[in-house]
Amino acid sequence: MAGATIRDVARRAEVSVASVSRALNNLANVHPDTRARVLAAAKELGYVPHAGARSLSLARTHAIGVVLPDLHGEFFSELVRGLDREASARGYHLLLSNIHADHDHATKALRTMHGRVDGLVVMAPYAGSVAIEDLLPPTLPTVMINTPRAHDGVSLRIDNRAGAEAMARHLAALGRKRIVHITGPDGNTDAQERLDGFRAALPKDIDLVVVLGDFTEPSGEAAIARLHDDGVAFDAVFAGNDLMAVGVLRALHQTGRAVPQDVAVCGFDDVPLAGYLSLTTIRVHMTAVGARAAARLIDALEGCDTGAADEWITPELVVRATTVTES
Amino acid sequence: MAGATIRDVARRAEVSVASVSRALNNLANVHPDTRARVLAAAKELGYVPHAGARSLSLARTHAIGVVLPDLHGEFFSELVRGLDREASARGYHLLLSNIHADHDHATKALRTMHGRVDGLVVMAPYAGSVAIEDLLPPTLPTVMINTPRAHDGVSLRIDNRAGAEAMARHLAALGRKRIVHITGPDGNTDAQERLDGFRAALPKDIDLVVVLGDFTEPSGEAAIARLHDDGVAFDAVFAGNDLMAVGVLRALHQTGRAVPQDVAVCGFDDVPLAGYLSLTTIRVHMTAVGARAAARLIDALEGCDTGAADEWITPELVVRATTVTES
DNA sequence: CTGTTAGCGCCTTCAC
DNA sequence: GTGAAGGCGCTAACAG
Repeated sequence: MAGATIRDVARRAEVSVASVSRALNNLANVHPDTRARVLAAAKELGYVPHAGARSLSLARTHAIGVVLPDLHGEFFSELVRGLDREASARGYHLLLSNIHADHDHATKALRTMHGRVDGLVVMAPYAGSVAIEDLLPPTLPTVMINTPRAHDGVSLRIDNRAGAEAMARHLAALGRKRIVHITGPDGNTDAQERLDGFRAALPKDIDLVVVLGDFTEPSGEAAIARLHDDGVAFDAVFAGNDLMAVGVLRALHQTGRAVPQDVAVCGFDDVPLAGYLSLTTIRVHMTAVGARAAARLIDALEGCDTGAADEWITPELVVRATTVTES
Repeated sequence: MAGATIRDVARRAEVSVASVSRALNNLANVHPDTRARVLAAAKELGYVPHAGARSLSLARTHAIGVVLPDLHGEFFSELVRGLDREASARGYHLLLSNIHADHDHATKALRTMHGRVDGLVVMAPYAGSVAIEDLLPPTLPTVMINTPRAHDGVSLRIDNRAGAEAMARHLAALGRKRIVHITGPDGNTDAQERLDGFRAALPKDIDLVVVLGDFTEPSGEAAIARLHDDGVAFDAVFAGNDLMAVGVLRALHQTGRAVPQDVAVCGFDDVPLAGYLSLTTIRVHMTAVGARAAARLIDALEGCDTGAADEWITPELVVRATTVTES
């Protein structure tokens, strides 16, 4: 018997809808007999509360909206897993909305969140998507992930600078003197911060060559090929992300240079592939970021407002065989 | 001005709520002037329709529930991407619910979907999770992905048998005579079907050794080590999935056997890593599966019921360097 | 302890 | 072309 409503239950249990509601929500002040009759009736009817109606009258949906760009698989799934873990542990659902390039579509998707979710977790790493902030229903509590611009809600930031600095120190400690950095695409905040941090932490006696990449593997490969053709010498490459580092490894292999003896190679992110290739990198624990984002949002929703508006997640240096030889 | 309601708009535009509703939903029979006034008022108030209330009165949420087990990252993200692409293209949101081991939790999560979504996409590859079918609010249209048991809704199945058969033919054509198959965990339907298909399509003059694995990389590695210790000879290994195949490659490397000369190696799934390792495998295009699932569900929801109740997705053989030498 | 009633915000007949 | 009124399913005062 599908679609049974609270009134059906009330009729069958021969009580009022109010009693049914109270019994089903474990409120006090319900006679045990009444409660039993209600429970029985509900079970017999296969009654399932209508969550939509419930939210409407409670003004509470127990759902959080997740707005993500169309990003790389690894990140996406890890982030969502972290969000989901925390959310479901605290009784919340996730309403997903990937934002593609299409502006109108995005606007509509965002507006449609109003009245379906209690708050939003938004990730928008590209400076170009600035508008997103303005599209958000301003009434919804929001946690931003990695969004540079100031806003009124909570913001979780990955400390790209700290990660890049750690890498700079690592390479410096290894005695590398002519280092190439391949950047991410223009306008990408992560890319910019990684470059800034790296440059800032590099001792003055080390040469830094910066070349433009776009976070894809081919761009890493092409960058090295170009340097090779130009006869540029270097003994280390810090790629703006792991994918490009993979391209770098490939290019170096083709030109017959030994890693790490001739050239040390490292990336950023620690995607699963990095482990297989023994790539030295900076680990960004996206599962933790997701869990933290959900936790902060739910805290805010439930009134227990913890911590600072800006929270930084520090990534971790993972040293593997592309920068140091095992011994 | 957040939280403006339709009544606020009506008041400001000096019309009735009915007219506001009509104007905002582009219904006919609204005087241009009225429409303009309504639009202006809505914009001034920053009015955003309350999706929850809208669903309640329309009995239509334009959201689809996605119920997944806690599965491997690659699959998860690809499947969800496919679902999201199709869903958002047709104006639907995704409500996520990962089902963990905890039965009660799962039940509650599923029941909470009633009234929040118009239909469900469910993936439950393990025979052990049989109960899931019974937990589903029976009133919701459902598309099952890879669920063996019959049910009343639509079911999308990955044709594991066909994939395994293709692999059997491939190895046979290469002239391999003593083949090892490493299975997935007991009770896993995919694993069982892959074994069955493989065995069925293998010519009689080929020896088949079946060993138990569990879909993890170490289990693939361990399986080969065991065979090696036992002195079992073989010239090909078909791992039940790519992860185990990676373990196999590692183990063979350690025992000094050449791939593919001494031993041909292949897997199943075509995870991204498989491409990097040049692993011959069977590609299961999960993005397509997700998109198809969403498409079928939405078709059903919107009355244009296409196709058969059971739809099979045929995976594709991808031949790479672990079974054939480049030339 | 229990029932009645009035909304939550929106859409939709049904009259005008 | 427009407004008034009822209802989607549920919860939350308020009386009894």
